[in-house]
Amino acid sequence: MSLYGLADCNNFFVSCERVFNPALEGRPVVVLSGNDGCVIARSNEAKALGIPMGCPTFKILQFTDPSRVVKLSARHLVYRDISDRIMTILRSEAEHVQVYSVDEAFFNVPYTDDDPRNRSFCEQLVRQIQRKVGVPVSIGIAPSKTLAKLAADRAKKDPSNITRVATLTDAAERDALLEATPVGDVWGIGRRLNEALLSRGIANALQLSRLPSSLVRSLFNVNVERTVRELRGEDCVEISPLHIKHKSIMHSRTFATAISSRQEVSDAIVSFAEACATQLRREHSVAAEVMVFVSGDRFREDLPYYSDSNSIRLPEPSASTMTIVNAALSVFNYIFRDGFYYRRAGVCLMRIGSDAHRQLSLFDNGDSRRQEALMKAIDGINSRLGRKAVKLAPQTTRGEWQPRQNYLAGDNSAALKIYTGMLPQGNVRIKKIDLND
DNA sequence: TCTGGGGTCCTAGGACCC
DNA sequence: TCTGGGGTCCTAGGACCC
Repeated sequence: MSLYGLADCNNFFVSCERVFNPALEGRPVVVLSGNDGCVIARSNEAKALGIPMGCPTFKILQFTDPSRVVKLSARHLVYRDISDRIMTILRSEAEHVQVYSVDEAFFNVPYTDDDPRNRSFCEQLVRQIQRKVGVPVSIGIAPSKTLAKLAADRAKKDPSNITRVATLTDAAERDALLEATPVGDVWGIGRRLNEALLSRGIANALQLSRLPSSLVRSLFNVNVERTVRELRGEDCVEISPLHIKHKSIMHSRTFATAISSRQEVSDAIVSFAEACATQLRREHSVAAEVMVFVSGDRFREDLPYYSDSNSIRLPEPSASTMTIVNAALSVFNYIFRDGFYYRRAGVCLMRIGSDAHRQLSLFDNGDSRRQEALMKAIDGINSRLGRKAVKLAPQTTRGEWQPRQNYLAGDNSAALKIYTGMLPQGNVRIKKIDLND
């Protein structure tokens, strides 16, 4: 039987910040969402204080003395860069690495069945990533991805396990862990399914694993059936490869304050549409549909709430910033209503396909090819001189809609240099890091 | 003062066709 | 007088993930 390993970074965003600032070690640290609105990562010390995931920043007061907790605004480009280094190490050591998220990847362990060499292989990986990148990683080994998730979770939470590797191959051991696992903690069982299962008396993962597949299929759907089979050790969940080609691309923000100005919200829409188009071209794709949404502040009862979304089909699939911005603006002007306050907006590209074999419109007059050449030139300049060196006229530089980032870590370019200097030669590609993202 | 920003897949039901 | 049934495609909405 072949087995999966799942490498899962511990408290990933916090661990990344600690790479640059070791003084954060041992302290309660939280990383905050885009608008500094809520907690998206916690150190073990912050978890121990009772700060929950998704906790609104102002509520940290309720859990502890806020001066004790280090708050940091998220720097996603930095985290992605560190993620890339970790994935590069994994790919250099393990077979068939499947990156599942910024801080997780599945891979095949080298030996079949419960060969003890698998464990030492993974322990060596954990040590190597710790040494070269400085981020603690836990690894779970099991015959299915769902079980590997549970194993990694156990490795992470067991303080006596200093190797940070856990295997789940023995049936008795597996059943004991499943019995101790609340059904809602299983990968694929969210809030709604948890409620539905609890109401039928299914409280732990072992009970779920013993339901007949056909019953689960008829009560819920194929995904839940696959989860049940995975819990029994069957390998049947496929994950779609990340960062290859997106089927949709979205850029959206919650604004720092509620905005009523049409011009302000429109500026934000232009900026989102431009970001979508740039990403689309980077993936060598074209989109055929542009969706725009605007919405008020659902937490404010003193303002009338309004939200709407709509989309438009393009006459032909395109990756041109001008085409996409114009389409987004026309949808925006259709859904925007004066007299309301807006707190959030976004642009989503859909019906994405490869630009290699797209359908040209019957009435194509050569404009699209000219636009393509122009876009290429703009992307080239921006990649050399920094993002937004060249931009379309409708974009303003910095508007009220820009989210807050009050807790950005200071300029640690020095720390970055030391960091990049410790990387092994020729092993990891060093990329430029934009600290301001 | 203050509640993120991305993604994927599945299903039910309507539209349409023969 | 007479109002089926099966197949396919599309879409909106809901569920899940990090």
